[in-house]
Amino acid sequence: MQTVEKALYLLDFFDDKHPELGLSELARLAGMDKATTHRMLTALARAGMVEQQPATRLYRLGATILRLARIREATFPVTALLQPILEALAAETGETAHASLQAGPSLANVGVVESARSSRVFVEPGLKLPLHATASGNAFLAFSDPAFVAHVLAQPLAAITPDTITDPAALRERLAIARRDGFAHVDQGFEVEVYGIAAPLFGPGGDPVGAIAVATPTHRMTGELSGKIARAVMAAAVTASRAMGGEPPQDYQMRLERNAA
Amino acid sequence: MQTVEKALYLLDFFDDKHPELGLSELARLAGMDKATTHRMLTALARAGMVEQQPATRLYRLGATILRLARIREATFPVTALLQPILEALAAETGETAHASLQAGPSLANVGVVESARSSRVFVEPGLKLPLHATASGNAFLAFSDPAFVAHVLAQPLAAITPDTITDPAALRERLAIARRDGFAHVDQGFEVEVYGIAAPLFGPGGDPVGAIAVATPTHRMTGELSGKIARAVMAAAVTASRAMGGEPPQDYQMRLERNAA
DNA sequence: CCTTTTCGGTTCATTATTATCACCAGCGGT
DNA sequence: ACCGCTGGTGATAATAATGAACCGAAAAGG
Repeated sequence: MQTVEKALYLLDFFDDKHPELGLSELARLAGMDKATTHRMLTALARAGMVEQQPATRLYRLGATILRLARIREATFPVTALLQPILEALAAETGETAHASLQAGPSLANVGVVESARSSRVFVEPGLKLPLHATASGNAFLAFSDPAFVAHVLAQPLAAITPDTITDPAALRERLAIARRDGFAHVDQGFEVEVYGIAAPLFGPGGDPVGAIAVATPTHRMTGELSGKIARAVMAAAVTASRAMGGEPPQDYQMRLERNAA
Repeated sequence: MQTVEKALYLLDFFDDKHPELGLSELARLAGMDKATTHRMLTALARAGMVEQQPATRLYRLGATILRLARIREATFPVTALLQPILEALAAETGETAHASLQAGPSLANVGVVESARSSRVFVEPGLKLPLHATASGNAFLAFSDPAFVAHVLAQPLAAITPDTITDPAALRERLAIARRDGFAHVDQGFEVEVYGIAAPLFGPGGDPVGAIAVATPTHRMTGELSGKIARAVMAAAVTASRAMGGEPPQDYQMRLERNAA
């Protein structure tokens, strides 16, 4: 079903900064033929996944997405559950907190609470977080099935910033440390001047389903602050996992206590 | 791109009452082969549009939908704009108010505020409203492009309840009346014991983009109440259209005043 | 003012993809 | 041990998607 995946791939180019895209532009971005792109867009439009502005002929995300999101949220209200936890985490740490859930081969941001400080990290709503370059992704990978990790590491790791770790062996070391500590930290691996600290969210089977993270301007980060945030993030992750009906593995709670000491 | 449409069609079977579906069940509902369904589901899962519960192997709507909805809402915040208008409308009429937007060949519910009464109409979040059977759909059609209306009426009109109007000619008459009055009313055309009154939402070009409606238990409906609700719904529709950056056609405002008299 | 480029969109022969059937393994009930 | 269900898979037949060229319209450039 490569056709379906290609069509859905088009949706990935709509973001906060590019809410509306033209046919040629979208074809160029996706590296597909214009005719193919047009056919896929009409198919998406028939399903309401995108809609075309009659005046400008530009495409944007459609109302079906809102409809499906309402159903998902009505039946599995994760974002509503995460919001107060993120608010508490942002208040406690004084920094921007955000949560993300696994969506195929990456994490999808599903909640942000910005810090009250004037100098703070902004996180675009609906941002896609690569597993290898972000603290959230690393926290997720650190507790993921080894086969899945191997699959992720087998693919080329894009250098998003100069500091992104692109060497699989080096990343494995970081993941081992994250697994030992119960949290991951990544300095400017995804955005320059942003330091992320994240812990995994666990599902009912003890498998990671997402991550919860705090993003701090790199210049403000110190060893002391790092420890404080790590403890807060891990506690929030445990709270959030349980709120969503999940359960952290038995040994995860121990890690938290060890870290607190 | 029939493959894409078929794959997206699978998403339509997830609703409030069926948040998780199995492979065989989904194949049966969609009338597709199990192997085909499975491949489509894996394609959808790779894009994060659905996700599979590891324990039960059931599928449900995925986190990508939440991600895309956040982007759409961050860039075109319709549901946030509609919510207070629906609240005011529900308060004013004492009945359940809801709004929907066009999503392909039907309307997608994107907001509900329930009445405070103990006897009230429930509207499932994310409900798909057929154009021919609902007040919202009729209001939308009444102000739609004639070619689009012809296209909708050319297809078979499903009898959802015994009272659903399935005759194209009869529906055209209803639409003409709705166009004259500025609002549509449908008694038990979609759900038994539910009486709907709706007015269209207009986009920047004066074209309808959705509808706003009030749903009342049929037994409570009287001529007097009907008139009161119709006026409130039309006023709310004009307010909402403008809030979304749209503009009702010049003559629509006149209809509202005529109706008030 | 004329030319060139770009836009959205369409066409049709070529080519690659997808649908289908039969089948497998596992589970719960009888 | 069996039946009927489940999720899932593989090879062949049938169908669908692809892409270069093309169109008219609208900007951009001289």
